[in-house]
Amino acid sequence: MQKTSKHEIKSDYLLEKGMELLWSKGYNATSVNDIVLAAGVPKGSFYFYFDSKEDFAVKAIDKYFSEVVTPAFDILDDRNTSPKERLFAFYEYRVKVLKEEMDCKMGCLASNLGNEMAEHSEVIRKKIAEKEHGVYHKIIDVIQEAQSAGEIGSSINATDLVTFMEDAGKGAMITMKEQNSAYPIDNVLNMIRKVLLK
Amino acid sequence: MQKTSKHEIKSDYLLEKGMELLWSKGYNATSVNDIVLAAGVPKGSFYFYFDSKEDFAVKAIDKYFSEVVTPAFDILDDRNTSPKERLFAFYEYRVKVLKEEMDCKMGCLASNLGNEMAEHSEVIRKKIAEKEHGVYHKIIDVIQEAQSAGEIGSSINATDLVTFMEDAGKGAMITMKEQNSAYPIDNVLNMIRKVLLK
DNA sequence: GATTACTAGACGAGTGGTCATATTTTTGGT
DNA sequence: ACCAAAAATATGACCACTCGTCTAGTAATC
Repeated sequence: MQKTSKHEIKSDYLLEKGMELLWSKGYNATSVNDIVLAAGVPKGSFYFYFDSKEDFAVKAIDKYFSEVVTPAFDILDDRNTSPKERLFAFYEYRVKVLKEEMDCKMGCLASNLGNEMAEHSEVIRKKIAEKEHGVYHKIIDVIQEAQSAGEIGSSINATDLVTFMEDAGKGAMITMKEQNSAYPIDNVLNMIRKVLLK
Repeated sequence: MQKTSKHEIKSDYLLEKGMELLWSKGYNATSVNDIVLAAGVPKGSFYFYFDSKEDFAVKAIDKYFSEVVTPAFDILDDRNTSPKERLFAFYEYRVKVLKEEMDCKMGCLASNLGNEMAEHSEVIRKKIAEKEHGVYHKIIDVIQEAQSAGEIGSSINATDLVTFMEDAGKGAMITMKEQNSAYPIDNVLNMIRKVLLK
């Protein structure tokens, strides 16, 4: 109804289409033209809705986390199952999603852009770091819960464990692209199950 | 003396300078102009020595592995120390090198380009996959040796173990960029020592 | 009629790549 | 030892194109 609403609907549509492009092609390989073309919006409009391409990317990252990543938090929050079971279900879900994305070729928008842009755009770097920080702590909490309950060993500090598992996941997504295979991510899931969370 | 030699010297110099740029800035953010400028060579010469920018990148990857990665193989080949000790020394060396590269911000050329280009250039993807395959097998051999000697557990298949460790390293390099911190790579080394290779 | 929402199209800079021409180096016949 | 023919290499202007951005204007709303 109000103009702001219409404004948000349109800018959100731009973000939706642009997010997919940034996700699969990366920042430099995605042009503003590609984005407006995909959204069927005149080129001139882009800078009415966004300050710059960089600004667009930051908002796309926000959208990515709130629509793709944080929904999986529900699994971690499910008080009906034990912490360890929640962790397993959480990682299984993420692997499933990952494998569904275009032949395992898209990976994670945040780690893709982080790898490509962290050095070149401080504002993008900070946004990713901030959002990831939230994800890490969400997982750390459940791990600590599982450790307190004696479900998994306490010899390894929960922070180190999460950092390591997330890093392995990020790396696996690169290897998946390089080798055109889903084996790396399955392997990571397997290792998390059999070696890390026990 | 022969023409080929002079030819190689100059193309090698181009590769040396260009490799640094590709390494730190990535493929799309590095222009042919940047490369010839860094090498102090006229633009036209670039296309005398290389077929295309893509061809240049493939050769830069070759150079990267032969000059940066494979030298570390000497550590794995050292028959004076036990396989397990060699593995530790190998990973410690790689972490040391990684931390020396420009404030932990450069990471690994191969995984950087792999992440950025695997989807867009089949020839680059294949070159990286091929070279990494060699690295993996070099490490796998030593792990199997250590397993046979009973130095590390045999419950995990050596291939899975190496893939997992390498993925964790790749991911740590992304996180290092994102968080501007060396903690992730130290953490990976620590995990390899305490959890994986034992 | 004034204010706001939106957009077409152009801008300058930069892209990967080409090419005609110029210079150097090598070659082989004398 | 010399020199001309030939092959290798050097050079930067130039091409067609794309980039992110912005201004000047139209369309919609109050």
